[in-house]
Amino acid sequence: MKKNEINSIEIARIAGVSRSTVSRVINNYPNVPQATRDKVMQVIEQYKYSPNFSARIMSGMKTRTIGLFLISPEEVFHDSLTNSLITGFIESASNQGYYVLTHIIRNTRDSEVLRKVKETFYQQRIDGGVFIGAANHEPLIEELIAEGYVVGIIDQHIEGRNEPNRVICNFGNDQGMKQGVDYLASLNHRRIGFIAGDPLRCSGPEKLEGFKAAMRSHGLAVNPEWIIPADFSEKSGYNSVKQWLSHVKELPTAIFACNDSVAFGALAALQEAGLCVPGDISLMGFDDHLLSSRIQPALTSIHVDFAEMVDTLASRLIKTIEEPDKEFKKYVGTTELVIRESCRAI
Amino acid sequence: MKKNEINSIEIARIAGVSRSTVSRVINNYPNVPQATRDKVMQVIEQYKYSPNFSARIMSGMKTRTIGLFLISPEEVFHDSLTNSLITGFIESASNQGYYVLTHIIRNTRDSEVLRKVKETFYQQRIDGGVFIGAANHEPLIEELIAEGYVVGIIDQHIEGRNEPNRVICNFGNDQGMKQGVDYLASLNHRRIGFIAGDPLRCSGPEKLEGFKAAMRSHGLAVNPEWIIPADFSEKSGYNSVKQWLSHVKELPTAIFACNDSVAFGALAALQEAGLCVPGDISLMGFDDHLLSSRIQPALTSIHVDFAEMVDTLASRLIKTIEEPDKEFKKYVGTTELVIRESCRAI
DNA sequence: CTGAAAGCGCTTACAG
DNA sequence: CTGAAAGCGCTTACAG
Repeated sequence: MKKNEINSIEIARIAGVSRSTVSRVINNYPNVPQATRDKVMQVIEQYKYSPNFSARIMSGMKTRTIGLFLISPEEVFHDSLTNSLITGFIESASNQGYYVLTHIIRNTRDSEVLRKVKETFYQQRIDGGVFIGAANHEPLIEELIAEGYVVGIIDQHIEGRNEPNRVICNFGNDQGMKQGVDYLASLNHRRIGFIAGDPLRCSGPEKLEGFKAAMRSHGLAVNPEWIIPADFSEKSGYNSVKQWLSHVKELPTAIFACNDSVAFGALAALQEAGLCVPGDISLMGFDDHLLSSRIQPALTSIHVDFAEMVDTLASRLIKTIEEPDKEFKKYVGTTELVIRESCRAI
Repeated sequence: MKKNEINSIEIARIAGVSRSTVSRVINNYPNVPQATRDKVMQVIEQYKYSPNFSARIMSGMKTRTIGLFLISPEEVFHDSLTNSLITGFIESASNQGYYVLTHIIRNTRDSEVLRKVKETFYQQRIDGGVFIGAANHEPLIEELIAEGYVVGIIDQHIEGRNEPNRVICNFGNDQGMKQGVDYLASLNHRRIGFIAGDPLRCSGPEKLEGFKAAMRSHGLAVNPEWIIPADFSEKSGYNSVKQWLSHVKELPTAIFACNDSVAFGALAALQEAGLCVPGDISLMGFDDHLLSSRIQPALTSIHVDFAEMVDTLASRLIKTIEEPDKEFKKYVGTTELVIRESCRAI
């Protein structure tokens, strides 16, 4: 039933040349006279011939395909931020003529899965890969980079690892935390809590340190009781704050959440406990999630540009694949305070 | 730098067997004694050997990869519904051990792009493909199906086309429109307008016909002046309603939008014109978009289960790829009325 | 400028 | 149960 029976031998025969010449035409080699080129092209057009993909790869050509690996233990269908990260990346790559091979990794401890991911690189199914949601020191990623593959990573920083095939995209967490704390301080808050993100991810500790530094710069004390451990999910925001409320002795006047999803969860927990935001306690997020302007109260947050980030990531990755150089590339996205309704002056 | 130098010849040599036997072990053929199998497996494990992907395809094996083609003339990064469709599909496929090769098609009239999509099938980069956002009669899709490829399509219905390699997933548009009109009628609305979707897409005319049929069943007249043409985007909802308001003589008491995105746009246009929803006019959507419960007023809508749909689509497509049969498969998702605040009794 | 031939790394009849 | 060999369809030195 399916038939793409025509191959380069047939094309060569019909055009009255050799396969070598057909190949030269296909690949736009310069050493083919225009007349020959035209003759061959015409046959190619006529028979709608296109060279077999696998055969080309077997002879060492590039795949023009990028692997996109999303690490997420949980279902991701309803997480609009992750979704737009994925789609945004595919969109950028598509615009540059690349296909994206996406796979979701549930568990980075499952050696079978790890094996399959590495095979994707080994078998030349992809020219390079991108990881989203990985721990900062994920061994899988470090191995791939050590082996010379081009790897893009969102949210990673490892001191002194500056290989040219390591393409990093982060946001300015220090800057963002400072903008948030500056704003809260300007509203006269001095007792500020922080919901911390996943300590294994780069931005978890980075945001926590940024928070502490920003507090110090205002001469404000960081109360360890008000550092609430969580990860980056809405659910963890809810659970952590709920549990924290059950034992905390004295409340801060404001809480800074490591991201907006966590803030949504925190908001639900606070409201459930009968606390009004921002009446009783101010709440600030980070990311400027799609929903943040829609919820009640609209969430004050730190805006970051995910669309630009994934676009930059795709472009740099492709550039590194096509023209490898010796230069290490690292993108740090800017952050911007967006004032809405969830924080009030006291 | 990159090295996966070991191949089946080496493995065979080290294990003291032939490549044929190595291949038999890899592919789990029954005619290999356990002792031989163990011996070979041990060498494979030891050298972390994995057979070259392209070479396997060249010898006729499956790719375990599905193509996902999203047709969208516009940027899709901020469209959370499309995003979750894509991610949901990838998620389902991943769970079944398949990779998804995604590409975004900006323009189905660009023959260069069309060519590349078809090549993806011809070159056996994928075992089957899925199209989202296609016109009901998209020739590209019909050609691929005619050539025997397994193709999944969201939102298509062509009378009499029941090939077993055509995997269709729709929602019950008739049923949904009826539920919506029934509800509006129960609120005593008799003058109901409709914002129609893209006429080239299957669900565009289907919803319009469903609307008319439902109106008839209540003995209500359909005023042609209140049928507002649009496509399925928020922007078109806004523009169409804005323009419509500028010339419509008399307003209906309720408007049914072909989907929630369009309803969001319509809502903005109505509010801009000083009309209050639902005070002055009731508004009803379709899809139960992630945002519908969050906006002001929360949008009454027809709920459909996209997550289940893409999951079903992935499963059926994979089943059709792996065990082709003679049976035509068509999924029709159920619809359910979700009452919120945007419609009032009159 | 161009062709014959090697090489890429598998799988699978075929023969034993 | 197992191996030698053909075949998949390209690209690219190599030689002319």
